[in-house]
Amino acid sequence: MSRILVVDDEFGIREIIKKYASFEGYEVKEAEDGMKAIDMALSEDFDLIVMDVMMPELDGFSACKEIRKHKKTPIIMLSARGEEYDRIHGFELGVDDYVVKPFSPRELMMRVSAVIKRVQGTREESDVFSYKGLVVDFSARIVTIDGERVNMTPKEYDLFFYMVKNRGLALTRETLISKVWGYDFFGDDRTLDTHIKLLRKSLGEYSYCVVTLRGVGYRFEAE
Amino acid sequence: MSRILVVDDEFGIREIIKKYASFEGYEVKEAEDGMKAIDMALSEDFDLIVMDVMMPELDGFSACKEIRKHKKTPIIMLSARGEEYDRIHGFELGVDDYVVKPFSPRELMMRVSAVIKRVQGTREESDVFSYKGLVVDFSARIVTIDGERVNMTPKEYDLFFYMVKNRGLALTRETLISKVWGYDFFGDDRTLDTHIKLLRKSLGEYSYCVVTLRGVGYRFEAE
DNA sequence: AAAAGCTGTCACAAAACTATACTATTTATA
DNA sequence: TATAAATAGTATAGTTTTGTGACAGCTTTT
Repeated sequence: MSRILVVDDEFGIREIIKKYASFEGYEVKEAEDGMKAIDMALSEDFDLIVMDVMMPELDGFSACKEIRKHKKTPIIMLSARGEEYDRIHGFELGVDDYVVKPFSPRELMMRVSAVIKRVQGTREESDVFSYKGLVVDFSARIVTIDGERVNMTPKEYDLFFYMVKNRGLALTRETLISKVWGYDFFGDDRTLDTHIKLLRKSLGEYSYCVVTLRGVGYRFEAE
Repeated sequence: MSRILVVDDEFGIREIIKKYASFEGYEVKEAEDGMKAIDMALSEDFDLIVMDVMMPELDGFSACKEIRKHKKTPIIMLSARGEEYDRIHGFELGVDDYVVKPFSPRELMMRVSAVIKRVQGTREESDVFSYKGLVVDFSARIVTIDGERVNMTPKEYDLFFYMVKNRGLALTRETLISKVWGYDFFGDDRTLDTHIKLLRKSLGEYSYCVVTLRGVGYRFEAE
């Protein structure tokens, strides 16, 4: 279940938010000022922070700015009507939503669940494949073997990524050519072989994962 | 493999999404405006729709709303930066994810695969036949006996796969020759015998599954 | 502009595969 | 059981397919 950090200097406000939030099933922790909020936000992992703008010691904006330097935990700001409206509305701080005080707890809860749902839905899943010491990071376009970066040429990446993404499948020469080079490629028949050769060289000890399917094509096999 | 409908009025955007998506193995269809999108989304079954918000004729939201009346095909919306309102509005419509323009194709692909994976629950249909310890994986082009990989030559694979796919049926010599070797093969009559022999050898303890139909041909029999 | 790097093509070498010829065995039938 | 027909087994030469190094035309970097 999601964890929420509630930051407000007024005990009563924290209590009411806590009451509603835990009723919704969230795990709630509290902080009474900006400094404590920063400490907790950075030392623990919250799914959402609900923070008041007006607080003694360190205000909500400054705390938000500081937290954002290190983490991108979603933040909902609470503020009095008209107060710093532009700053919040400009979203220059990267605030995910804001609620005007006095607020209805019910409305706040709706915003909370909306933000959490949105963030979790769009959370970037790491797009990585690994097998033994071989790690393929598709999104970063990085291949490492036993922690060592493997340098590949663009074509090698394209060919390799396609094969890894379709690992375990028999890929015909035609498929590989048309997917990696494009269906309008009518070059030499041996081009694929040459690149397979280069790829195997780059893969070093893992070259055996690129299996030749005589008369058909190739298959990437890991485990 | 999954089918995707890409909806955007800009040809260039459609092309780049199409390129990346087909590289990932998706089958991609295109629509250039909201009306066409609705037509296609309702008449065909897509696994995912990627749709721009801003389009002439009929915008993405309206199209989304209309499609959702009839189908729950997952939808990823594309829209220009800063349209926070659109973002929330989009989620209220039951949009599955949201990507800000200009987007990196790589990021979009990650979202696409995340949504599809989430919706389908990573169900992977494998094209496999098995009988006792004999496993034939057609898509990987792998045959195993009691967990051990069996190495076959191309002709053996072709012949064996054809027989397994038509298991239980009497296959005449003529049928086998023409299906496996091609209609234009007029070689020696004994060629088939020889390959049957090699195949039986490869099948080891399961060689009895290849039954001789004297005067007719052969039949693959498994249980 | 020079240097370095990437791609596609080619020729040749190496490996793997296949068709065929030939012999042996099995099966059907008289 | 003898005989012919059909299928099984074996060896191998010739063919097909793949691996590899060299290289030239391009592109990107420096």
